[in-house]
Amino acid sequence: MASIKEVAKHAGVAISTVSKVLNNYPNVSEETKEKVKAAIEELGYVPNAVAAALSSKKSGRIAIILRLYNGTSAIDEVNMQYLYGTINSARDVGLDVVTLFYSMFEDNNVEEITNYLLSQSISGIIFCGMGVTEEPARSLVNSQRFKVVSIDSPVLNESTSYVTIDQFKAQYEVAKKTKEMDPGPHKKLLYITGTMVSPVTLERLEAIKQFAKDYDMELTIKDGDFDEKKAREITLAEGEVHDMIVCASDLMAIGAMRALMDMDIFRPVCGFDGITLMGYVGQQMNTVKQDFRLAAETAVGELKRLLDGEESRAVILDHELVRLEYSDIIK
Amino acid sequence: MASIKEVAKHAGVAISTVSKVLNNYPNVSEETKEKVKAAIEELGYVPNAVAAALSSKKSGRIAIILRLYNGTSAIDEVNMQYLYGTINSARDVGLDVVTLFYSMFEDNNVEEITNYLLSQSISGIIFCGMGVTEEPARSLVNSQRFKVVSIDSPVLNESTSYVTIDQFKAQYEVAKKTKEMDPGPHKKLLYITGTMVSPVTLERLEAIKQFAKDYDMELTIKDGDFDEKKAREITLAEGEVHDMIVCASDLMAIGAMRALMDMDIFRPVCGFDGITLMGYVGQQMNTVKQDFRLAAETAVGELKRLLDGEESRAVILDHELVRLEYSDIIK
DNA sequence: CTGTTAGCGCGTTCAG
DNA sequence: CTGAACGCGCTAACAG
Repeated sequence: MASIKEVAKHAGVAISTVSKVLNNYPNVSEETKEKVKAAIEELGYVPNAVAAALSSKKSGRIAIILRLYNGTSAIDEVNMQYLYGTINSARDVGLDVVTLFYSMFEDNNVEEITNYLLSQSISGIIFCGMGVTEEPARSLVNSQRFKVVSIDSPVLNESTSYVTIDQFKAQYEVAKKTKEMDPGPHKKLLYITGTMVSPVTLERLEAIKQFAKDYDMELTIKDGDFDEKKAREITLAEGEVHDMIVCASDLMAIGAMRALMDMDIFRPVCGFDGITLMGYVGQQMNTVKQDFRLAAETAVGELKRLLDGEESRAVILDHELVRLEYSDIIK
Repeated sequence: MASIKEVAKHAGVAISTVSKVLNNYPNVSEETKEKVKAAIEELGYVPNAVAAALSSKKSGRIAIILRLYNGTSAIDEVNMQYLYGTINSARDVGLDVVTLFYSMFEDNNVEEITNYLLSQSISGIIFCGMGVTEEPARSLVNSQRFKVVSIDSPVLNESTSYVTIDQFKAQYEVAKKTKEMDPGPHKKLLYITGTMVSPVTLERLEAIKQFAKDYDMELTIKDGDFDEKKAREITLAEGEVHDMIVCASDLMAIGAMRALMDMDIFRPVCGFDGITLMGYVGQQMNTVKQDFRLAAETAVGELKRLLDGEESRAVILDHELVRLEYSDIIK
């Protein structure tokens, strides 16, 4: 591993000169720049990012914190998109990303987590698709020792931004679309909610209330907790007496749909996220996946902004999500 | 951010003394050790991993390289397990992991990739669930500039180990189990393979040949390419005239099963990986997931060994995989 | 435009 | 058992 010193010697210039051409600084003549580049080439020199970080005191390291749910491969899919979007766009803006799982922190207090992050020279954090309302995370965000961007969880303070889609609008529209696709009278609407502590759940719930009101439907609300089995059970119990079912997540929509199949009755059902159903959706799917990826990319951009000292803010993605009509997909 | 220097001053000792208690070196009196620890506590000091790496010249950074397949959420699930297992056990042995995607490299040649890795002070790589037979990866491994552990792809050289399950045995046994569960005569066996360039595919294929021979069945082999749709099409065309179907992956088994449902006929079908089916498998699932996680954990341990200068080797996991009988799950 | 110098925070001799 | 001193590879003033 050749070092900058050897390059300097080889090119017959000073170390700092090499550093300058490396970092594209001005005030270097074309001539010496060429000499240096030649030397770099010859020695196969590659700058040491670790040393650079130490010296410049700008680590440029950020963490992405994922939450793993057992039992729902759908979440894995979404997480993977978050991860991919984050890592890719982080590289574009010159940030290194450290992947972490929230479960690694659950036994620790804020101080321990903070120390770990600091020891890793991490200066920014992206929280993916989880409420930052629970404890270690909440305090961590509130401490403001790190710049944070949270995806889908509206937290805002001087060093915390969030990016989310317009939950209200999205939930309203997917319900509307579902209703329009089925010409039935639809008087009794069953809504299966997500986890009630989640901010997105509340927004979606408000949307469905508005929807029921606008369309003059009688609304029944059941807590599905983003859980497929719960949704299935709820549908088993309630499906018969309702004529349309809206779920706050695709996973639950799958559960509801399965229940309807068991009961051998048909009701229009819709989910929310637009996850794939075992790869059957083909072209549409990519469009949907892009949404999660887009959210992550946006988050990285936002974090970069924060790290550069700009002000925190809320970023509402008004992206046209592609929704899947499950009745078309599950036979 | 307190530095080691401040701690030293605070404790009234020299920097090196602090360093020694930090790294658990001998030759420090209990008394001063206590003083130092107190100072560390008081200042909330946390060692800077970046600086330590630079100084000791041992980065302890490894990369995990994932491959993202579009259209198969099942792969995401497996990847997530790899990632989780890797990150968690890496932390246990004091290694930092950098998450990378293979697609980031596809446009680069080996040299560029090598440079990137070197600049990141990465000394070890874990390749997850992909053949290392394709080009940038292959040369990278052959160059032996990094210690690598490949999961499920049998590559072995002085600085490369691999960990895999016993593909032959596993494929044989899952087929056997499937046959035993259905008492039919089973004379004509349809086998849908994975991607033919993948080493695991070939081993599984050998197993099924042996199986067909042992049980005196007529074997038809079709290239499914690990693709759900292809498996569906193959089954649509071939399912009728066969009385048992074995697929080299769960994803394809799902495709096959769907085709059978369309055709409204029954055939025993089995997959391989044991992925979950949208969360319906409950308890079994975790057991299965553990396999991928276990593979990753094993890989980290193996990489640690390599980095410590020990010899490379092949690790065959003879783990009892829990297989899912799809006929029981998909209604 | 170029070279000298002083650190970044830490590990590691090697005298005391 | 302790501490001063040097260096890891690089950046960032500051001189020249």
